[in-house]
Amino acid sequence: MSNEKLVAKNSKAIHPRRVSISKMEKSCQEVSDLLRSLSHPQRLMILGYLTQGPKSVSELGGLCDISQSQLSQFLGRMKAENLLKSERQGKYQYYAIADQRLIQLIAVIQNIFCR
Amino acid sequence: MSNEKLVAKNSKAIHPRRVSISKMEKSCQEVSDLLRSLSHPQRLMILGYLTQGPKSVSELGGLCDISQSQLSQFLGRMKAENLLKSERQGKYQYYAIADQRLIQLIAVIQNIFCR
DNA sequence: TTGACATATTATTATTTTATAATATGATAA
DNA sequence: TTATCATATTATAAAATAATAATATGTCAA
Repeated sequence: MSNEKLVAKNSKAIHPRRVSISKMEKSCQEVSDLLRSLSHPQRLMILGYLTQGPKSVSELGGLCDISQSQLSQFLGRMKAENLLKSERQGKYQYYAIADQRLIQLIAVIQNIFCR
Repeated sequence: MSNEKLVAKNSKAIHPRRVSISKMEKSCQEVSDLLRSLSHPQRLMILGYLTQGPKSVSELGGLCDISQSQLSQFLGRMKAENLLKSERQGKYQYYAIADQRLIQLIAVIQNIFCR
């Protein structure tokens, strides 16, 4: 059960050091809330698309197989959770990832699980 | 907040290498299921503790503030999802992380979000 | 064996999430 | 202005999850 091999094998860029459990205890509620936002296949895809840059709701609608209503609800929810920010430009509402850490996290998830 | 500003701010800052969206489309259900298991503060903590090595149910019970029943249910659930494996030793049932990728992921989460 | 401890299971209720439909608002172009 | 497109909101029903209590099972030591 040692993870030395893992640490050696995976770039230090990805996980430079180990964090104490007490730090985790303090933030586990916040972190688990964030992870819950990623725990739906379409929301995960939306965030994946948004790591490539801001997109309007209709662009996202073209990319994701999801109803207009649910897409808007998901975007609104993730904005309320401060994962996303949005800006209207004319008819279109552009959404973008608001928290850089989320971009990091999604990139790591892709690298670990989407091979 | 203009579109261009968002783009400049978000893209290509961090990620070491990028995975194609089509890979993500294929695995998003599996990945989001996994992330759902991490989307509860006590389950996240349980996994955090288990990254440090196998632990018996009662050891985990001493570490987490959670009822016996719920702890057992959470462990059973994560075992059914193949995140955990278990082995009985006498009176004690030892649980351990079954998927090395999960250890990686939790380490990354700690490094990004538990500072 | 019995009793005590460790863990699992079942049942149940409350809460949250998901999905869908219907309707509303806001912007633009004709 | 009105029609149309883009997006948001509301309502609601179904499904999943969380939390708790009660009970069952399995192991060991006396």
